[in-house]
Amino acid sequence: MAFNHPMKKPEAPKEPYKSTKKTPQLLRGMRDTLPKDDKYWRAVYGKAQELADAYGFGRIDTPILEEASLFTRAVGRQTDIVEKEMYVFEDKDGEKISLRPEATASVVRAYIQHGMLNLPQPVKLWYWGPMFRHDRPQAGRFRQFTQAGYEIIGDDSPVADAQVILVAYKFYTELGLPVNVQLNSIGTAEDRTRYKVELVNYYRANRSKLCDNCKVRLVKNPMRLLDCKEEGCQPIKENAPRILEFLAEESRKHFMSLLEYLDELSIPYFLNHTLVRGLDYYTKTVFEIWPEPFTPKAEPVAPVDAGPGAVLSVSGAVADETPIVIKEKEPKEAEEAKMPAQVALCGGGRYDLLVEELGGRPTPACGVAPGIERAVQQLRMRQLAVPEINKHELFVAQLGELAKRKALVLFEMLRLEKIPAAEAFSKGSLKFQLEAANEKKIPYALIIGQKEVIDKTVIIRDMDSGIQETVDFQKVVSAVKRKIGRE
RNA sequence: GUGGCCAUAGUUUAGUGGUAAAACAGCGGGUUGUGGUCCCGUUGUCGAGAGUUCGAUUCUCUCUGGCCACCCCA
Repeated sequence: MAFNHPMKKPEAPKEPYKSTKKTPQLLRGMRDTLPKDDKYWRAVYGKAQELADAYGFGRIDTPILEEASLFTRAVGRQTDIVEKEMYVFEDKDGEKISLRPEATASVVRAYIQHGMLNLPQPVKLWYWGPMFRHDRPQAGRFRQFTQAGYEIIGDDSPVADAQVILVAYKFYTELGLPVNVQLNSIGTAEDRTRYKVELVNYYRANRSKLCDNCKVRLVKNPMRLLDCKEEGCQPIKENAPRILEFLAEESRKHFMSLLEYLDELSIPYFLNHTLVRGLDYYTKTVFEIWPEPFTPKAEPVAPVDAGPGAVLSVSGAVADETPIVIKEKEPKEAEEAKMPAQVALCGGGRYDLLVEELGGRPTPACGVAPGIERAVQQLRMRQLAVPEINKHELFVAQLGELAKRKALVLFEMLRLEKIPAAEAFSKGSLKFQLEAANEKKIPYALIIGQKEVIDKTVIIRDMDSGIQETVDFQKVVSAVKRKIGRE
């Protein structure tokens, strides 16, 4: 009778495991990256590194801790990042130190300290590492997050801007992510001063129609008026003076030239006059890269060529015909795409004043910083394929103590031949081991039992057909190589 | 930093003012030599603390954490 297997006598019931110790909690906004996610991280890191090598960026690693003043000077004292998000504390010497909220400041600090101005210019550097901001966590926004970055220091030409954008753009598209480039120029400090006067005048005239938030911005940070999302403010925003029209000749030429390079490289971009980046050190070029809206039901997204008319040509006056693209303005099917509101995958631009600000000789520079968690999130959300780690071709199974020893040796032989094999040496039953091999979809299992040890052989089992053959122990590696097409 | 929603086993979720359930995963087994089915067993102080109550996982408050919007940013 099928259901009357003789059972083992049940053991005495164990006391349920119970601990009196508390498990320490994960700090807010911090995350563990588990093995199941590792493939995404490796794919992204691999791409970041590959591009760095290809475009000639040298790797730089700077400390996570820096003098707090580095960031207050570089990023700007009255920015949100410094004002309310920076981790600052005193160390045992009473020195004010900070967990870095970004890395450009550190890279520039290192450029100055190591006299890199004596190297052939420009100096191109890239980095990858954790950053810290004490922000309120949300999906795609953490207190510890990872940024990669590419910086070109010592080149004032728009080619540098173009290359930085190119690298960032390729970073996403070559990972399979459809993205678009949002581009603007905020000119020089003088350009901005002239612009701000005009902007404030314009908004003052419309003051009564503004939301409360904008009224504050009008006084505190006029540039921010441009990224207000309040509906009532939109028409005012639309007609606001645009900074591109206030650029002095030099900034303007720089920007036009950048657009030409991007056209030449066939990088689609959108001019976005509301793009004002939050770090003080930016001059001239600023940009962000956004993901294309994503609908889960949609077919796999084909690489986006940006719709007709989206790509601007440089011929003709830029300022007039800028079809500004505002984020998806059709919330009717609100539930479909659960994409968080904060969308920028990376941000960057030119920072011609920063080296000087940190005590170096005046040196132009530009760079970009992709947020890695957001890239990984996009890959997962869009279910894009990334290379599997541990794609085992063999499973080494053993039965019995003697066989286990031989299996250990066999595993080493395979490893030296760079044949990726899986094992379950801590288990004894064949059943379990074949189950595991099956679970992992491994095509072949190598089985060693008592009998095989004595005969000096190994069984090769084809997991698909169940067909087995017995091979001489010494010949098993070459036999296996033939089977998996390694010969 | 402001506001809103939420918190049950590893995961996804039921459920109740009288101390809890399902599925999947995990582990063990169906007499230690064979998997992709099947069967059995097993795993939980209902996020933490306080209050109300005879009694709270269920009600209230605080905290912690997650998500969302704002702020801002990667």
